[in-house]
Amino acid sequence: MLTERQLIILQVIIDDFVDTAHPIGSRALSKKDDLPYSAATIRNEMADLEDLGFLEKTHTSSGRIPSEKGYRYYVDHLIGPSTKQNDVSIIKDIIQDGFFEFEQIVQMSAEVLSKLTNYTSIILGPEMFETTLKQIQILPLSSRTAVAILVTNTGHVEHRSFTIPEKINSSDLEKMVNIMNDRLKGVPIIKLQDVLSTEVSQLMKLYIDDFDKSFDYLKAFFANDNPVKLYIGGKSNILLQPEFNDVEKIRSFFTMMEKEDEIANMLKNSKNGIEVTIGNENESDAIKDLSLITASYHLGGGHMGTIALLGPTRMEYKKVISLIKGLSTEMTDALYMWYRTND
Amino acid sequence: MLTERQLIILQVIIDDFVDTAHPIGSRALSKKDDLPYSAATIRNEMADLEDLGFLEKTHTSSGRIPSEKGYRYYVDHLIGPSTKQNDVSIIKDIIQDGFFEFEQIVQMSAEVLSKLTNYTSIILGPEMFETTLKQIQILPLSSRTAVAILVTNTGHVEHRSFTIPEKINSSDLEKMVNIMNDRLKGVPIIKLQDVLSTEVSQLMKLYIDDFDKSFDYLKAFFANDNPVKLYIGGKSNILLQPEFNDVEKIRSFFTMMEKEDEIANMLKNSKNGIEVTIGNENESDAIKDLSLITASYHLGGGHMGTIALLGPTRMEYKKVISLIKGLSTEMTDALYMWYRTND
DNA sequence: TGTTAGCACTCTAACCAAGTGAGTGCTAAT
DNA sequence: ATTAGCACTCACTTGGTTAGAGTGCTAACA
Repeated sequence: MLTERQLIILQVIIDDFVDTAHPIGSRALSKKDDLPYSAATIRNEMADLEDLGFLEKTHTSSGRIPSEKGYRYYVDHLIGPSTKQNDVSIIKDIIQDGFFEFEQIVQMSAEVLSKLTNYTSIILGPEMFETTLKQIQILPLSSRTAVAILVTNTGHVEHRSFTIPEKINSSDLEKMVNIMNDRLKGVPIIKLQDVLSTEVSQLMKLYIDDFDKSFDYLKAFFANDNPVKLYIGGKSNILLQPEFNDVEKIRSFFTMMEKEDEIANMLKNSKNGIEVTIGNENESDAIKDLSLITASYHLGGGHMGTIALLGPTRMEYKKVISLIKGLSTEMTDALYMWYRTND
Repeated sequence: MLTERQLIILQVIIDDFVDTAHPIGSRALSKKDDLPYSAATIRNEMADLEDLGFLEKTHTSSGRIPSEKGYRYYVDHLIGPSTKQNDVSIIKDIIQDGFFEFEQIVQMSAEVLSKLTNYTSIILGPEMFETTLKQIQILPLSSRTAVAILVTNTGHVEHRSFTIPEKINSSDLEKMVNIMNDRLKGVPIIKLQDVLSTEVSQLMKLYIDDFDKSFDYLKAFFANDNPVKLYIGGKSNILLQPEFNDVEKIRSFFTMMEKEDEIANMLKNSKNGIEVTIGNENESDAIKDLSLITASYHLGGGHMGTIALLGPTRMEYKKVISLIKGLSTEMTDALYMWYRTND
């Protein structure tokens, strides 16, 4: 178990390192007001803390820096309840404005979050397996083109314009839409393709001449829908972090950020509540030297999506955690409001 | 005027430097098959080319690299007609697929273009002052929410969902839409706000009780429409270029790329046909050490949008120019097709 | 007169040696 | 239990040396 003094020293070291990104030595520490001990005393304590695995040296005669275990301890034990709520209210204002669509809110939140923290923010949009189709509408634009509008129970709207195949006339089209509205309402988005190929296609064959030829087209229409939306804010913020002074690191970071599906998978597993994974605690190799903070937002208990921040292990955990905590509850509230007016 | 031999030497130097990014000396040049001259002869020629401003040295005893004037001459005089058309056909296939919306085509083109070249591609979407409103439709989602669909003459579709203010009932809403469809059809997108505040609001006052209170809402609805869409592909491609080995350069590049309106302005001025601006020829300070290649695509003669590539001055001009040339005509064709089926 | 070989000169990049300073671990005194 | 003192370590800086690639110029050559 750590003594009281060791706790204080660990905390001061972490706070200082988070601030400066430089290793800190015993002499410099002894000059801080918080620590009325001599350099030698602190030196001994630091040696103990290192033995316990909370501190590291960059080389034999360097100052100390926190280890990942040190950060872990800090996050688990040394972070008090968050104090100031000012920052979160910025986001609150945006959400409560009420004018924006949910998509825009998410987008803006990601941006604000990254701007407030100088890290990279990632928000996973409402997940599709909770989302069901509410209605399909077709709006003709010209004799040969039309736009289809899909609406989900979460208030998400999507449109897709297309040219009408020659073999289909407008009454056929109407029939098709009616069948789809009849049979696809309430079906989870991810199951749309399935239901379409089985039930719906059976039914359509009965009513529409020459249906087989149109089916491929219809299927393709529902196909290119990426299952989950990812909003990333402040990608280039990491360039402000001194740990990214190396072109190679920057490159690997950016190539990682381009693999959106991998990132989505990374975040999908996150449980309810706040979760902090530090460095090697991360499963994905690509972020083994970064820290990831995730929180989820909900709709009436069900898991909907995830908010995350990605930054160096040397992260302002205290500030960041309280921010994310605030934002996730804000988004849960906003979603609830949406759902109420939208149903 | 340059002699035949000087032309060849200049060309070989540029080709080599574009390839390797290293200064090249007389001895290395003399070994190339293209140049059956001794190192000393080439040395003399290079000295002359330097006096004329086509070459530079990085330091007194270094090999030569092309100057901006050298690139300019190369682009103006030494690039023959493009040979292989293979690359462009990739894009052609995507466009001719016919299934995608114009927006998606533009997006994908930007991506393909950047992937083929390893530079950063920028495409300016169809410009709004050529674009007019074709129709407005309102689709109710629930008692208190609805989605509006705007369609333009270029086949661009946009939707925006909103909550219906309490003071407006559904028959009022219908009236409003009718009036808008009547009066706003054919109005250029950028003038929508104007016409709305003058004519339309006058008219609506006559028919709708309590209109004033709703007007702000309506206005806001048309407001947050950014005037022009920018598609950027391969932002992180410059990390592959050896000239970006410096974190500071990378940083300034990325902060530049975030100022989308500035970039849009940069591209707006581009005239018809291909235009190449090299280094300091660029007006914008932010890209004074980069080269920009632009081409525009059209709709029946009118200027619609711009395709551009941004890369180091040491650029594969030959390849890139033929690619962009191909793409711009492809997009012009695609637009024409769109317009025909869409009208 | 154009081309080439030869040579002195210049500058970068890599390497090495010495010196400095911040920091540590250990021991002995308080 | 705390602290002062001291020897030691290691990164970083500075200055000097060398090797290599390249140039400019001059003189010889076809």
